[in-house]
Amino acid sequence: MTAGSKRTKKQAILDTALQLFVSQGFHGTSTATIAREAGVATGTLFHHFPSKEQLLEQLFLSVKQEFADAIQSAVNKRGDLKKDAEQLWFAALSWAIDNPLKQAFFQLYSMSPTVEQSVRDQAMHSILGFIGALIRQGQAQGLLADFPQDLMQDNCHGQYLAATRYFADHPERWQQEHERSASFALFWNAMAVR
Amino acid sequence: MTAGSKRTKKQAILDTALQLFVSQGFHGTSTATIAREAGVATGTLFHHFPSKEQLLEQLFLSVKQEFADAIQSAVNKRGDLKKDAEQLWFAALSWAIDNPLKQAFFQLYSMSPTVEQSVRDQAMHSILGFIGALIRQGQAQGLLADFPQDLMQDNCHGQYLAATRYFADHPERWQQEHERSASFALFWNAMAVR
DNA sequence: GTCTATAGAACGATAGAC
DNA sequence: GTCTATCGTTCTATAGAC
Repeated sequence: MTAGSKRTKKQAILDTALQLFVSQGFHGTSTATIAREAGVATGTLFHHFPSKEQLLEQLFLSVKQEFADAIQSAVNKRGDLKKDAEQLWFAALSWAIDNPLKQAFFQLYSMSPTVEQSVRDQAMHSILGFIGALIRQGQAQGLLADFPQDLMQDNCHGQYLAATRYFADHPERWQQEHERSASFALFWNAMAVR
Repeated sequence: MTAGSKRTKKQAILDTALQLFVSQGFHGTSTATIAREAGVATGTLFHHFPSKEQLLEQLFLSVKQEFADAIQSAVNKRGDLKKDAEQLWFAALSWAIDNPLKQAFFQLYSMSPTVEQSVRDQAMHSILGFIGALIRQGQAQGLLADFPQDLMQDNCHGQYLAATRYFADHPERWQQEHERSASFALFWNAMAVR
């Protein structure tokens, strides 16, 4: 076993819960099933996670954090906003392509009342505050249209979810340069000044 | 009681199921609770719907059909594509504003595995075929960018979901002309030729 | 930390009276 | 069509041995 690849029982529970919550939904998945599929006893599951709700919560926050780390480390701001936006767009899309289960988890739980509003807000702000700053910068430079801040941010999120669903449904198209560049063009043109 | 306002028990079950499936999720809502809140017995629920799954299915298709009827009747194609798109955009947004519960239901179940893929496809094609035709028309006229058809369609859907979420979260902004026109500008500019 | 065994409640669906 | 009553199952969570 290589260094860092040790899968603890706790991690096995999180991995299995991710898969089952995506395919069957939260209430549609029993803790007994998660434990069985993960190869642990129900008592072990409740040793690591005090309740089923807290298992979902920890899973949600860890996946969001993983996403935020992945895209922020991929971008080195150099002043050219369009280039930065392009790097960010492709880093975010690449992460989604490489982590289809986690992307599906976002689609299902990012706006579901099953996850507490406060938990979703916490995850959103720690990630999208960073996006909001980029948009304000673009407006100050006269590159981006002067639309309401929140509307532009929500629109970014919506276009991202649509693009990831598109490339997840048609993986071969992700290999084509004109498909990738078209997805960025839709994203950028929506906000760019004419 | 005015004409047409007669709420049958079957309709009461559908209305209550819509509300509870949105607030608690499908598996998080028991048939016993739906029946109690609707003011009927559990036996009555299973008289009208052979199973809980089929209740969800009938609800899903009826809400989608209602949406399709609402936006198609609001648009009278006159050859000016941008005007047609604008009418369609605001008809779709208005419907979402006026039916927040049904809009939330879409957000949660339009891409959830809880609803059978075949049922979701059936709903999608009977509605979005119509949108696809409009996009092809715009490309033929040189008004819309020549990006892949499916990508543009998915992008439309994503921007629509983002906009409805935005105005649902901030209802007062829907009253402001500059907010409404900004939402359409983001939508149109994404696809328009430069 | 991990297991087995089980408590106690809630579940989907059915039967049969009216 | 609608009701009450209930069957057999499955659920989350805990207790206690190792």
